[in-house]
Parts: sequence; structure tokens; C-alpha cells
Amino acid sequence: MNQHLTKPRTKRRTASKQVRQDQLIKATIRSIAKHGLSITTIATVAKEAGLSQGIINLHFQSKERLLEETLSHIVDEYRQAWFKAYRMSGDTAAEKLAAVVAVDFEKSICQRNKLAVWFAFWGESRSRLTYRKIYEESSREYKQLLTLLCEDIIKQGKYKVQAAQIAAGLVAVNVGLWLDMLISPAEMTAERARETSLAYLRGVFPVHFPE
Amino acid sequence: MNQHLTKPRTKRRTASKQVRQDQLIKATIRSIAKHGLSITTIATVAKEAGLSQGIINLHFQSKERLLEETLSHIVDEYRQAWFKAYRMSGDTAAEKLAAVVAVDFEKSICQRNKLAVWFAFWGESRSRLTYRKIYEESSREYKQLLTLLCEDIIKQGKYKVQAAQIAAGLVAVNVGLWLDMLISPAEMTAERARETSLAYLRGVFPVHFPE
DNA sequence: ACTCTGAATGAATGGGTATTCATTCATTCG
DNA sequence: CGAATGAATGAATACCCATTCATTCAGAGT
Repeated sequence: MNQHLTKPRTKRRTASKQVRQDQLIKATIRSIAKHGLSITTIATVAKEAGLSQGIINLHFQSKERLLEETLSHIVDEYRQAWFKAYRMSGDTAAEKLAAVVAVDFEKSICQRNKLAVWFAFWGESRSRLTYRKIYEESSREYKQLLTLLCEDIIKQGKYKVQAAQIAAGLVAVNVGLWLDMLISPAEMTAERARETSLAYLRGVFPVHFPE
Repeated sequence: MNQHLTKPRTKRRTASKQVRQDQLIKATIRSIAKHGLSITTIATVAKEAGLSQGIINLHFQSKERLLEETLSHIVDEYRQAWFKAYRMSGDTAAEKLAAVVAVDFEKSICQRNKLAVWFAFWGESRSRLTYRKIYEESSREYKQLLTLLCEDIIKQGKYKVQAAQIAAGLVAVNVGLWLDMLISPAEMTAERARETSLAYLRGVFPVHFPE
């Protein structure tokens, strides 16, 4: 029924579920960055991973689930990064705030491939409840933390601003800077973005973020 | 060769190129907002417009060109809006800056359907030079204008900040606020977003944006 | 060495999708 | 009014995509 005469004899390996799923998620990120979400197919991901098409449904049941897992992967990685920065940084609220914000401009977090994925999913989020849920849950936590830190700083410095508003503004600046880094990486480097974000904090909390 | 026996006899009209193209672009915006860019097909757009599939290639030659024209439409509309706000507003730089920034939170500009389109195209922009070009050109102009206004204000108030950096931060905040309005419209209304954006300006230019 | 398990493949399938074009029809013009 | 024009249709075409599954194969256990 089938003639395997011209088979290219590719070397084949077996690997654990965990390894393969990671490999496929990373291939998905590359494919979305390279081709865009709307051109990303089972075929482009499989090719990017150097594996066969069938393996995606084997490990993720459907393309849709692969995409959801990819978004979750990036969102979780981000959450772990800022949480670690929060716990490991100095004692004052200002130090902690600076450390958490700096995460957004760390190489592993703000590399262009990953930024492309964030924006790709945000672009579809209006129409896909699942994407929105995945992002919103993590985002809410993040804003809560920033708001708490801002409240602390405001109390200390007797600033006349609303913590939640400053936190929302801070998150917003960083999202906007990510867009610049995605679209015009030559003009907006991570370093310049970090400074721009810090300029916002300096404006709002001059005593705590001097110079 | 073909049997038109069951034809539903839909009423048919003819309209000028301009009218049809506008109609199709608006249908495209609705389709992208409703289904997402990756699910938007010739069929969904045609259905949204209440017209037949063939009409899209008749007026735009290809689906890709329709999408490009849709992005251009939104970008141009935005550019005209802020340019008008710039020309029509008061004489001082601070007044002009406030007026231009306020455009981002006008109903016609920041309605959710249009925000979905902005983010959809940003999400694909990494892989599509054409999208990036369309956005970048307009974006550069916009930042130049904001930078000039900031320079003026900085000179007047002897602020110790860099105009380009403040302008970049301002654009960034507003992009980030658009994301909030897209994802969580209940939590981030246009009014709240406007205030958050203004809080940024107050922080940086306290004398010119008091209270 | 031999069997067993399950990882991996890729051809086949069924359902879409963009584009084309012969045809229909509304409108304009002589 | 009758012919000419070009807007609009939608069936047909050729291609693409996600998913399935019979089959192959690598590694573990005996």
C-alpha cells in the first residue's frame, strides 16, 4: 500500500514528553516571530523543530492547545522572573519596585521573538477568551504587586498621587516600550527603554528615584 | 452549464468604488475585531459587508491588499485626528500637547474594534515589512511633534529632562493604556486612561500640568 | 537475542480558503 | 426605449491546513 523507497532516512530519536513539549513550544515561538501567528501552521512549527507534523497532535492534541500552552509558557516565565526579582531585591519599596520594573528589560524577557508572541496573542485576545484569561490572571497579580509598592512609597514620601493609577501607568509605559523594541529595535534598545521607564518613576517619585 | 433555479433573489445595488471600498474596509475592521486577524477570511469580510466574496478581489485585487488598506485607513484616520487637534488647540505648547494626547482617548479613535485592529497588525508586524512600514512612517511623525512640544515646555519650565525621552514615554503609556482598554474595558475606561496619561505629564511637567 | 512499549513518522483525508471568471443585472447614455 | 458599460455575483478551481492513523522504529526489560 505504501512504498518507502525514497525515504531520506532521517535519524530519529525518542525523548521524554517534557523535552519534546519544550522543544515544540520554543519552535512555536520562533515560528510566530518569523512568520506571524496567522501564517504559523503545524507544518511551520514542525519544520522549525526539525520533527514531523504528527508530533504536534501527539503531544498537544490540537494546534489550538499548542498555542495556548505557548502563551502560558511565556506568561509564566515572565511571572516567575518578576516574582524572583521582587523577593531577591533590597528591603525598601523603591528598591523592590526598581528591581521588578527592570525585569521587563532583561534580555531573556524582552528578546524580540518573545515580544512578537506577546503582541500576537494580544492582537487575537479580543476574539479569544482563552488568551485573554491567561494574560489577565497574571496581569492582575502583577498590577497588585506594583500598586502595593507604590502605596508604600507614596506613604513614605507623602506624594499626592494615587497608587493604582501610577502602577497602571507604569505597566502601560513598559508595554508601549516593548512595542517600540519590537518594531524599531535599532531606535529603542533595551537600555534606552529601561531609562525611559525610569524617567517615568523619577517624574512621579522624585525623592525616591533621584538624579 | 449552470442552473440558477434556486437563486434567492437578493436585492443588488451598484455603488461607486469609493463607497464600496470604505464599506469593505469597515467590514474588515469588524471581522478582525470579532474573529481575529488569523480567522478573518474573504468570506467573513464579505458576509460582514453583506456582499459576495468576489467583490473583494474586484476592488482590492487580493486579500493582502485589503488588509494593508485597512491598516492604512486606521493609521491615516489617527494621523488626521491628532494633526487637527494640534492645529485647532490653544497657543501654548502645553495646551497643544494636552490636546494631541487627548485624541488617543476620543471615542472615535479608541473604540475597541479599532484597538483590536492596531494590536492585530502590531502582532504581525515583526514578520510583515509592509505593516511595519505603514505604522512606522506615521509613528515617526507623531513622535517628532510630541518631542518638539516637549522641548518647548522644557525650555519654558527649565525642567531637567530629555524631550525625546519624555515623548517616547508618553507614546508608550498611551499604547499600554490602549491594551488595557482592549483587554479589560470594564476596568480601564477611556476616561480613566486619559487621567492616567495625564498623571504621567503632571509628574514630568508639574508646573505646566498642575492640580 | 527477542519481545514489548510507546515515541515518531508522513501519507491520506476532509474541510477550508483565495482567486478566477462566465454570467447577471442595474444604471447610464445616445 | 435599446444598447453599452461596468458593478456584482457565486460556482468552480487549485491549493493549503489540521487531524488521523497504519506503520516504523528506538530503547528497555527479560
